[in-house]
Amino acid sequence: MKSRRPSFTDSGSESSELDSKSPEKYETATRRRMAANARERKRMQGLNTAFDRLRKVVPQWGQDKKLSKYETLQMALSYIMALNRILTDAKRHNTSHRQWLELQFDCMQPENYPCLMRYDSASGQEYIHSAFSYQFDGHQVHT
DNA sequence: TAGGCCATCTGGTCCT
DNA sequence: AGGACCAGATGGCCTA
Repeated sequence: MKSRRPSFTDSGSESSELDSKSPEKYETATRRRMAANARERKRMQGLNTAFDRLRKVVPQWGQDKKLSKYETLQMALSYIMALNRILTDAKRHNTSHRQWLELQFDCMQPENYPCLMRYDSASGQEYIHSAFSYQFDGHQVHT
């Protein structure tokens, strides 16, 4: 448990309001709220597990720091589009194996991942996220 | 120290 | 009625 807001089960306005009702009702409401909190925690944990699984299959470009949830979604979107492009291009041109591989590398260039283009508020210009400071020759594409 | 990211709590809404 | 889902609020942790 990382942090915890003061809940109405501890003390607070809601608590005092419920105190004016019967103790049974207060107890029932408290129990229901705590159960709902537990369910919500579990739901969010499931969501985070899904994000972790998504991070594992999405390119990391040698980045040591894990992608945020927002970045993960953006990267997944771009990755899917890039893969889709590979498939459609390969079909269209009926390429050889070597050509197909070259096409893949071409599609995997960072500039094909606009999700990681950041806006620099200081300079007012776009710049490439540090995630792309990788050596492509070294094939440091972590998936 | 400010800003980003995150976990948690909470109340509202919708669905079964 | 109770569970699932969602969004807003809040506070902790971390980094530049």
